[in-house]
Amino acid sequence: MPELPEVEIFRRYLDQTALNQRILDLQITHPKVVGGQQEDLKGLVGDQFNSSQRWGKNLFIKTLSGKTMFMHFGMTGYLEYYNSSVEDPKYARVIFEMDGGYKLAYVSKRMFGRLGLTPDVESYTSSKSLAPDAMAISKGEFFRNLSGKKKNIKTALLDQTVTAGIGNWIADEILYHTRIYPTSLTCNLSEEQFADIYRRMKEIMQVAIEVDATREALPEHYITRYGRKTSIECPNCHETIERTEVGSRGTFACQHCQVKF
DNA sequence: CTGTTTGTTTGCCG
DNA sequence: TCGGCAAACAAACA
Repeated sequence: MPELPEVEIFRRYLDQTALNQRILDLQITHPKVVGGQQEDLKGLVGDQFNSSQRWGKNLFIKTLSGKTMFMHFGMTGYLEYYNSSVEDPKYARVIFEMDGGYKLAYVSKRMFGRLGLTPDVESYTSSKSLAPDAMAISKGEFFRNLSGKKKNIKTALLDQTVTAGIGNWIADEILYHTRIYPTSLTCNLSEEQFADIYRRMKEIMQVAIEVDATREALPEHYITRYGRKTSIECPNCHETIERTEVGSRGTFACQHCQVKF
């Protein structure tokens, strides 16, 4: 479930497992997930991962020889590091065989994600017009990117050119805590509301990372904790929250606690 | 068989 | 240029 917190957990996982080991071999079991040239990726054999960095939902891995690999996880991607004697994960699409008897697999069931080489982080993020990461963006830039937008606030928060890293669950969570109904037009919101959104965004990301991005471990007053059922109970007023659709995305928002502006 | 899914891109229409 | 919308990508699940 790769929104910003999940990808941050993947990054830390990589740092604790697959760094600083020679890449002995690289297996591409499904070429579609490779962005750019297959051959370029194959060139990582003999190289090693030295450091990682995250920007929104994207993970960048730098190698000893100076290459940069990007990973995006789509809706169902994750990393798995395991002993080579164990069977490969079912949906492993790219498998790095590491010196030391372990493998690192890029696993992606639905294959919406991509990985590949990029000249550098900057050229990748600018080609996608990615705004600064949600954990790092300044208040000023966040306000500027939102201000004057005529689209609804949920769609604006999901827009990676406003800030990078917010996904469907976190957008719902931010708006739930700020008591703003998701269909509110962005241009109808006040500076105070922008400030509230900014503060909650960082807080929710931080909390999600602290619980290892495990949904069930979120605080009880977080609606994301209750998954994507057709209806859930509002932790605040206990009324039923029905699933609706906003900007073609499944949305949970409380009609009583959240106000449309 | 139908409808749903944590994401992104593309193309169409107004 | 902006915004809304649907489709496409692919596969599992209820």
